[in-house]
Amino acid sequence: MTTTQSNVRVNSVDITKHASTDDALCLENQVCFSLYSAANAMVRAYRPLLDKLDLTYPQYLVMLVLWEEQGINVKTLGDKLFLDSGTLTPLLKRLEAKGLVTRGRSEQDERVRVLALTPAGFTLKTLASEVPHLMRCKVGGEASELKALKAICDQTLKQLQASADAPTASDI
Amino acid sequence: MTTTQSNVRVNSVDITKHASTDDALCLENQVCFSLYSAANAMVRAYRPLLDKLDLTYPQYLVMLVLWEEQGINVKTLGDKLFLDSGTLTPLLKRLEAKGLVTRGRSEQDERVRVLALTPAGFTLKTLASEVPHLMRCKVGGEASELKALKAICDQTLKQLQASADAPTASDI
DNA sequence: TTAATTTTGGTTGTGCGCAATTCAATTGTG
DNA sequence: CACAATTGAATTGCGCACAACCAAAATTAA
Repeated sequence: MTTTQSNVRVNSVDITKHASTDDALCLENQVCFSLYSAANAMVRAYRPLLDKLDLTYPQYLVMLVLWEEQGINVKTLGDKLFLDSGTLTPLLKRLEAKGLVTRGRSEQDERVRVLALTPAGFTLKTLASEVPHLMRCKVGGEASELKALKAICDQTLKQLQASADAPTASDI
Repeated sequence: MTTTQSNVRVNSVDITKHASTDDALCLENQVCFSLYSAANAMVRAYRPLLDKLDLTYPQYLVMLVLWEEQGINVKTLGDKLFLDSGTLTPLLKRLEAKGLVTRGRSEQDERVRVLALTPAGFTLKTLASEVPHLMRCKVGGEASELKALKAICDQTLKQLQASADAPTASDI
């Protein structure tokens, strides 16, 4: 079932179960708005926790990656976080200015920035260790619900990336 | 079940099913990161559709509200969209500059801005009417899944707003 | 009625997010 | 080797998000 061409089936569903224009343009019916608002609220909720680490949420994400694996470059980091160099370069400079990260150069390829933690950056992991639990309390809900949320978000991201590469008829 | 003090139960779950610090700080395990990435991808996917209307996604959200109901003020709009005046004021000025929206003043209360559509703003609704369907195709997935996604996002937003008002022990 | 408080919106400053562009380093090809 | 194409990162410019702060108007209290 789920292996058939999804878009075609979706189209047919939208045609058979056709909602009026007013219904479709109604804010209350918009999944994307719920996703957008929940994501904003999530970043907002992280703020007081991350203020104690002097990190923003995107900076925290970069630190999560570097606590797992050092010596990676900006491209790899961007692939993991789904962010590009226009976002990461200034962010990494800020982390460097705070003394948490070093931005070296690869010897094999002079273009490549090699990212690593300073001792202070590594130490910050201890302070960060309580953040997930505190955030978990704020979010609430059943573990199974959150697992389902993660699964649908991951699936949606994947699908959106796929439809970004193979665009609409107007491009042909 | 769902009416009991949620945080307490969540705490106990976190204690009994305790994950290691490394597991908790692992990017792969972070629901919030999935939510954040999916929301970013969603805004990105809207962009080519909304470019045809010369709107950004937040601007589109404001237009959705105004297509439903005119004559509202900035506060009410912000309550509906979960955005504050720092975000909305410049955004509304841009919509005004595009000739889509008027920012009048209430006669009863000189502070309140009364937002309304220009004829061009109202007409844009016709052009926007195909956006939901096109976006629905990009997102893919079963209708039931998206309904579930919306429900969990709405619930999460509500919970995060609640825990923002009644903060942690460190504030006492 | 004055004084204190609340409400509404605006301003400023910081940090993303991303499209578009640029640039230098590397790789591929004849 | 020359030279075109590719790649990794940086830069520029715009539009959010939001905290912090401010001013004016309205409401309430004294």
